[in-house]
This record gives sequence, structure tokens and C-alpha cells, in this order.
Amino acid sequence: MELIKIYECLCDPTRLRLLNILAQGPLCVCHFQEILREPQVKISKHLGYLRQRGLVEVERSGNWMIYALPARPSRELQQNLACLQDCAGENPAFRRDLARLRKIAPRLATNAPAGCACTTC
Amino acid sequence: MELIKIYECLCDPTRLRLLNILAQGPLCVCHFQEILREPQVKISKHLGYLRQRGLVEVERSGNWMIYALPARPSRELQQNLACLQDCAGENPAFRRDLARLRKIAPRLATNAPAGCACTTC
DNA sequence: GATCTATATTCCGTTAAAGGAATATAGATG
DNA sequence: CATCTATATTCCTTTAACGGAATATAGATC
Repeated sequence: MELIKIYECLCDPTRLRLLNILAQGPLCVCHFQEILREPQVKISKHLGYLRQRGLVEVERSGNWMIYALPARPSRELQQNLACLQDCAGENPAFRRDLARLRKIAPRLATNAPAGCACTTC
Repeated sequence: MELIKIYECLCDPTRLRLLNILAQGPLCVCHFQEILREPQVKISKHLGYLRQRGLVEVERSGNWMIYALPARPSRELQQNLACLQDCAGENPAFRRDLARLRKIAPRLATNAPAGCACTTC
């Protein structure tokens, strides 16, 4: 059941944080590290987990791997991501992550091909 | 995070089936067994799991334990249950369970205190 | 109080997830 | 081609989930 895969992805706090950030747009691994302040292994593994189950897509851009929500998400995924957004909106941890994302934003070239040609990379 | 507990409950097919049925109203364990056609241990354990995490409530009525969705669910739970209903609506397995529930329904006294005074119990 | 019924709990074994340390890899750059 | 950088993978340990067989329990009934 596809639904189960989705819920499996949603039952870990790190993955919820990743998805919450991805709702704002594509991002590369190093920025997730910077925002979540978690070790690289952890971030990479959770993104891999999400990818295996079709919750995110990847595209290589030089040395960077750009992760994004699926271009054409299933109805179930759409619904659940919307629901997550709705529920997470109030959560301080999620808001803090988005605040950090905004701090990084100026360093992101807004019209870079994959959205992650930041000056510090 | 409360949200995590909810998603943990949602990532097992048996529990999704239980919740889908509970969306129609309270029910006792023996009827879950009858509808899901799964062993008693399995049903009982999953209901216990849901209960521990606040997704269902129980009330004893004689020998029967009547399970129900919380009378006052959190906003997060409300949203996610609604989302589940929306996603599960099309699923054949879920529809089959509801069909079986309807078959049992005539045996349920509609105005019994906890909604489960069925004639076969 | 003995027994029956519905349900819960305990005690296994198996499997998967999570996190971290260390290592591997792919592509860029000198 | 040597090296650097960003990311992935492997290996290990710990913990939790799942399922089933067997047993326990609480309340009803005789």
C-alpha cells in the first residue's frame, strides 16, 4: 500500500524537518546540514530513505545533490504533505528551521538551475 | 512531538484498517476480528498500540471492550484522520472492510450505550 | 465458587530502523 | 593524475516493531 510508505516516511522527526524545508523548494544536502545542524550521515541517510520511497527526487549538479519534492506527486502524497504543512505550521521546531532557511536564502542564486548555487558551496 | 506518535500509528496496514472502521463509529474487539479476519492477539495488540498513543479510547461494557476514536481529538489528529479518510476512500481493502461492517450492522443495536450490543455477542 | 467468554499480556523469534564511525565514490580543480 | 569536496555506503550496536503460541485476567453466568 502506497499510503503505508508515506506514513513510514513521516514517522521520524528528522524526516519531517526535511520535508518541511523541502516544501519551500529544492535544496542541497549541505544546506540541510546547516539548517538541521545534524551530522552528514544522518541527513544523507534520511534523504536516501525518503528517496527510496518516492517522497523526494534527486538531481546531481556538479558536486551537489539537489533534493526536491516530486514533480508529479501522487494524490495521496499531495494530501499528506498538505496536511503536514497544516499541522507543522505552528510547531516551533519547524518554524526555527524555516527561519534558518531564510537566513541562507540570500546566498542562494534564485534563478540557478536547481535552486542551489549558493555562494558558500 | 505529538505528530510523530500519530504517524507511527498510521504506518501499519492493520492499524489503518482499524481506524478506517472506527471512523464509522465505536466497535468491540470481536467485531474487529470478524471484519479484519485476523487473529485476536493481533487485533488486541494493535488496538493497545493505538490506545497508548491516544488515537483511540476504550470503555468496558460487560465482557466487551468498546473502542472508539477520541471524543475530543487534537487538531493534528482530526486533520490526519480526515486525510486518511480522503486517501483510503478509494482503496479496495478499506471498502471491503466497510462492506463487512455493514453486514454486521443489523446485528448492532443502534442505540446501545456504547454502540456494540450485538445479538451474537 | 466453578466455569465461560472476551480480551489482554507474556514470552518467544525475526526483522527493520536509527545513529555513529569509518570508508568509499563521483565529479571538480589544480 | 593527485587532490579536494560533497555525498553515499558499509559496518556495527541498540532499540523497537511485528506476529504467533500460550497463558492470564475480569466480569458474567450457572
